[in-house]
Amino acid sequence: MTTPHGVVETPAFMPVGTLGAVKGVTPQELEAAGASIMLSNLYHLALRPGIDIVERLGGIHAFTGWRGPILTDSGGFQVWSLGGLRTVDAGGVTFRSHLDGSPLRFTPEGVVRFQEQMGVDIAMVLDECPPWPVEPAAAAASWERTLAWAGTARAAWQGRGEGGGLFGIVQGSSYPDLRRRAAADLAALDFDGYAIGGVSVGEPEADRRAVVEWTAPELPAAKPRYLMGVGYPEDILHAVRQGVDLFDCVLPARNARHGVLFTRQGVLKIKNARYKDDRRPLDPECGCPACARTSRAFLHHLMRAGELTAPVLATLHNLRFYLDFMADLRQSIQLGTLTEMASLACRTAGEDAPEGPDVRVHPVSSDPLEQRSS
RNA sequence: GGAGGUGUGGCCGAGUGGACAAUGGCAGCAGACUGUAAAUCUGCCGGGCUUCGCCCUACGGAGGUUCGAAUCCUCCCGCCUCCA
Repeated sequence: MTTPHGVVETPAFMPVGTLGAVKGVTPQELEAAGASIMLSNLYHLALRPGIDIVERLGGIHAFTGWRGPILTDSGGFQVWSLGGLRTVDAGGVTFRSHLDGSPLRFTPEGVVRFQEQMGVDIAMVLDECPPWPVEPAAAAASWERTLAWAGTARAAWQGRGEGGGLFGIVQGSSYPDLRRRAAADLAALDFDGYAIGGVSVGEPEADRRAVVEWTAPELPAAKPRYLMGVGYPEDILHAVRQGVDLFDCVLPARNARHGVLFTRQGVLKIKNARYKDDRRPLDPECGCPACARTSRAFLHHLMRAGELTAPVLATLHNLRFYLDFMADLRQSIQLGTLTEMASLACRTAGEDAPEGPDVRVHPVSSDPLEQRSS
């Protein structure tokens, strides 16, 4: 996928930097972890610091220091997540700021303009992300409105023709006919990419997978297909098999902050007492900075102590895990072995007594030059 | 020596006659988290059992008053403050 700030190999995972940064991680670290594109959020940036500030400071790339492509979510997810703080009408959404209660009006054309002002690589249309479950009639009515907004947004978008562009968002809840119709409706508007929205709002896993199976094949194969807010590695693998190219999810970052690590041995809750004297790296097969020197016991200690370094290390690890996983998926596609790729175990790791290699901190030479050359 | 205060579950700390196995917080043990109002939230946290309930043992110790005591009285022990 080509964007003004670079090419993105797909399928790709976009780490979530809601406020312009992935929590606890510098742009350099994000780059080093292998991220090729970052997601940010219009609603949150509009509230603070304000779009005008971002624009005046040279746009979102200069402001945040992230040099790669940036996709911004429109605020459509906040229609769901801030359900008690907004009203939706035919013309758009009025939020009451979750920070100070002040009103904030989002219209489909305004949202396009905001994202253009910030200079994002990929802008998302304003959509209405309905709750789950929702009645069929309400889901259909909601889709009609989102479709109308999509048309308005499409007309307002002044593409620069350098890649990236404006993505439409399919809704339709858990209703196959509505989902398929929505995909066709949206495809007719000729967006630069298409997203599947309305998932990861509390629906059962089976529903989520069904939605992907109904929707992804209906979206133009030549354009990027993006499954919003998903998910666990298993969900991503499933969706990639359905032809989805882009993902974003707060899970690796949030779970890291909460002490839950993704590893090739399964999910590891590092705060659990069983890890207090576990000398092994977080994931012996991982090449992230945390795994290079941090034992499970040490991260366990840092987490419990509330040390700031703990969520940072955990986030670096989880992001690396996700990004490595995407690299594996891309390789499998090239090799034609995607269908053989097993889903990752989600069981808890570490039931057994510590075994396998301990973390090795290599002795550091006293000669700085030698250190550098090594 | 005199006067006053205080002692509560691992820790801190509420509770001054029944609604008390005892509010909170911390620590501890688990769980959740999916386009981030999340470094957050939830459950458990004296013991036992047939665990939406019952039975033991418990608010420094012993005794007493009372239908009923962490709460009132007496004595004892520990700690704190002030005065000699």
